[in-house]
Amino acid sequence: MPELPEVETVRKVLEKKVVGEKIKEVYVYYSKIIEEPSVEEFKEKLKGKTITAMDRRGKWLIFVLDDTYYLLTHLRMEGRFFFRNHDDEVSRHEHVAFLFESGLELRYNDTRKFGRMYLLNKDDAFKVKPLNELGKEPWDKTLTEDYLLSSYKMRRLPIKTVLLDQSIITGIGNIYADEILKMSSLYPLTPANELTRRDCTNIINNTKEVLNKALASGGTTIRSYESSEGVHGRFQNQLLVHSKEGEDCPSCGSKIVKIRVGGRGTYYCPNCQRERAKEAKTKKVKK
DNA sequence: ACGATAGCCTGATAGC
DNA sequence: TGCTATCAGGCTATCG
Repeated sequence: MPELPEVETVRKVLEKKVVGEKIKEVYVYYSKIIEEPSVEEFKEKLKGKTITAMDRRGKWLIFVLDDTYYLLTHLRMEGRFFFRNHDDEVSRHEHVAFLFESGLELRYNDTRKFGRMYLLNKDDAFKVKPLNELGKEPWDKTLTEDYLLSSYKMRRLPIKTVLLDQSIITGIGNIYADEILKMSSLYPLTPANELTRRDCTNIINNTKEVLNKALASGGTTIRSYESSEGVHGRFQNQLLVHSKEGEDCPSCGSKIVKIRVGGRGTYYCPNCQRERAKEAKTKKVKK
């Protein structure tokens, strides 16, 4: 369920409900979710801590605990948070539960068990993985054409694949990458190092535009009715190409095509997003 | 460093 | 209906 707009929507819901809550007990039913530290340490360190803020970095949710720890959670493909009563039966897809002093219980639900959590000391949370490996937030003022051009310079991979690289721009996933490429009139297989400055301007502007619009709609919900407690995204109604195979392109009416790029389903309009003619291989002598 | 591929998991759906 | 193959909003490990 999560790209940046969905994670941010979850963050807002959690912020309303858990800030100020003190952790009484932590339950871990599937230990691989806890990446660091050990499950025992994870439970012990969290006990008695109060959540003082909910932050986000890229697709990572950050529970700020007093002045001591950051609890990082990544929803990966299908991670979701729900509130339950402590007495409610634990479903086979609930892997971690946080019981608060108030009696409220927050449960981490993840069908495919791909999600991960880290509990890190607050002071070095941003200096170590995973947060130190993240690129720029889409609205970062230093996300510029020069930055993208230099990031793409050595990359011959398709731009679709490189948009998903979280160490360049963080927060873009498979849905919004397709939308950004459509808005930027870019053929998904175009090698990243062939993009022009103008293309980079378009990517920067369209990334912010589509993410802002998705955010305003509470994100995109496909395949699941509720992506997390109280989260019902509506942006799926405004998608231009993603998951629209065989439908008409809203710009030109051509049939939208689905291909596979870097193993990911990729949708585009063959008319609006043309493959570029190969540039003549003559080296420019000018310097 | 880059790029390709497999792997992690489970469930829904398409196609025979 | 029932089986099998494929696909799914993400990322990491491994190998060349």
